[in-house]
Amino acid sequence: MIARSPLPKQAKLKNATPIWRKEDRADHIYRVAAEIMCEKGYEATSMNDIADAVGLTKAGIYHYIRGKEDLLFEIMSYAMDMVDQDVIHPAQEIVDAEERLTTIVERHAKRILEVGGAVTILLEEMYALTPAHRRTIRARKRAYFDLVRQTLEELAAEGKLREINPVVGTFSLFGMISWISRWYRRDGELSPQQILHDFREVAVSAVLRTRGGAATRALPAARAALRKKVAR
Amino acid sequence: MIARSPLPKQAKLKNATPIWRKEDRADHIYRVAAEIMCEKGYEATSMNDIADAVGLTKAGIYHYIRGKEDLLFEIMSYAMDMVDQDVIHPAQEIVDAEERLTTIVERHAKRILEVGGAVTILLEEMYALTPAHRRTIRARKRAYFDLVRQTLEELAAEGKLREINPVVGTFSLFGMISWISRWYRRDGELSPQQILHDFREVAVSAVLRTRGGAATRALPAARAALRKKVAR
DNA sequence: CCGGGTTGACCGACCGTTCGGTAGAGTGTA
DNA sequence: TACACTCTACCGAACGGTCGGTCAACCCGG
Repeated sequence: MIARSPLPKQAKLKNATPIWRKEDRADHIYRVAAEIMCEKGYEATSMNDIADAVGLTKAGIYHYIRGKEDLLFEIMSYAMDMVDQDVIHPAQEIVDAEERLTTIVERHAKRILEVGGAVTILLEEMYALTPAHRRTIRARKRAYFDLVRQTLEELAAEGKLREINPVVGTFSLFGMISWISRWYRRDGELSPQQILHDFREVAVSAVLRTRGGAATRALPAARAALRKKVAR
Repeated sequence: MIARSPLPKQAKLKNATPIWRKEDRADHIYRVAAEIMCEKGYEATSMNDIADAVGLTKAGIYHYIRGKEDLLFEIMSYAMDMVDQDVIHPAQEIVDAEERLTTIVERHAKRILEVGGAVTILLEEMYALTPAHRRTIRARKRAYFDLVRQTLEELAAEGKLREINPVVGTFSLFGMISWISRWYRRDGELSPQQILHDFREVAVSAVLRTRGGAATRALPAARAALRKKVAR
C-alpha cells in the first residue's frame, strides 16, 4: 500500500489544481505514519522515516501536523473511530446478546483481515501518549470492553455463558482478536474467509455453551483429513 | 519487586564477602531491566533508566553487560527458558493430546499469573534484535507453536477438535495466553486461582468439541447471580 | 508581488557506548 | 607491620550520532 520508493521529493508538475489538497496531504501523512509505526513500533519510527516515505522533508510535514505524539494520538483515535463505526455502533443496536456477541467478533475480525486493520497494534502503545491523550483513548477502549463484558453478563443471565467470570471471558476474546493482526499475513496460505469462519467458531465457543457444532458435525473425518494436508 | 528506592549508590560496608556477588548483580540488572522494559517498552527504556533503578551509573552497568540489545536478547532467552522448563518439556512427555493441551494452557497461564510472567510481553519486540538473535528467538517460538499445532492436529484426527484449521486455533490460543500478562494485575479483584480456572475453561473449549461443561452445569442461575456482584 | 507551501540549516536534548581514572580490598614480600 | 602492587567495581566525562522540533529564507502560482 502506498509504495512510492523512487519518487522525487516533490512532484514538480505544473497543475492548476495542486495534486494534494491540504487535508488530503494530512490524511496521507497519517496513513503513511500509521503504516510505518505499525511495523517498526512508535519509538523506533523517526519523523525522518515518515517524511521520507511521504515525500517531504521533516520540516515539511510539521506544516501539517503538530508533533509526533499528536500523530500517534490521531492515529489511535482514527483506529477507535473505525472500531466504533464498524463494530460498536452496529452491535449496540442488536438486542439479542448472542447475536450481538457474534456480530462483534465477526465484524472486528473482518476489519482486521480485510481492511488494513493492523492499526490496532498501535493501540497498545499507550505509554507513549501524554496523560490527557492516554485518558481519552483508555476511556474509549474501556467503553468497548464494557460493551463486551455486559453482553457476556446478559448471556450469563440467559444461561448461555460458560461457567466463567465475564471479565475473564472478555479479556480472552480481546486477546484472540487483537492477536490476529500480529500473525495474519495477506500473502499467507490461509484465506481471510477461511480464517474468519474458523475464528468466529473459536471465539464464540470459547465463551458460549452448547456450541458443539451440531450443524457441521457431519463428515468430521473427511474434513479432518483435508485439513491435515494443509498443515505440517 | 526488588524495590530499593532510598539505597545509596554503593554499599560502603566493610564486608569479607561483598553484598553482591558479580553474577548476582548481573542477574539483578537483568531482572530490573526486564521489569522496566516490560512496562515502558524496549525502545522507550534508556540505559539511564536501568542504571538508576539498579543503583549504578550508566557507565557502571557496562561492567556487567555487553549492551542494550544483548540485554533484551538475554531476557528473551530467559523467558523462553522458563517456558521450555515449565510448559514445553512437561507437555512433551504427555502422550494423550487432550491432556497435553490442557497442560500447556494451564501451565503457561499459571506461570504468567503466579510468577512474574510479564516478561512474555518482551517476546514481542523481535524487531529490536539483531538478525542472528532474532533467528534464535524465532526458532524457539516456532518450536512452541509447532508443539501446540501438532497437538491440535492430533486432536483433529481423534475427532475432538472443532471444525477449525489447527493453525487458526493455535494462534487464537497464543493470543489469549499472551494477552493475560497485559491485563492481569496482581492487586486486582480477581484471584489467580479463579482466573486460572475460568481461563482454562475458555481456552480449552475454544478449540475442543463437546465441552458443554456437563459436570458444572448445576446451579447455573445461582453462580451467575454471584458473578454479577463482582462485575459493573 | 503576495502568501501558502516547502526547504536546508540548525538547535538542544538525549541516546548507547567508551574511556581514563580511582577507591578500596586483596595479595605478595620483606 | 609496612609497603608495593594488582584487581575488581565503579564513576565522571565525553564521544559520535540521532532524536523531535524550529526558523529564516525561498519558490512559485495567483
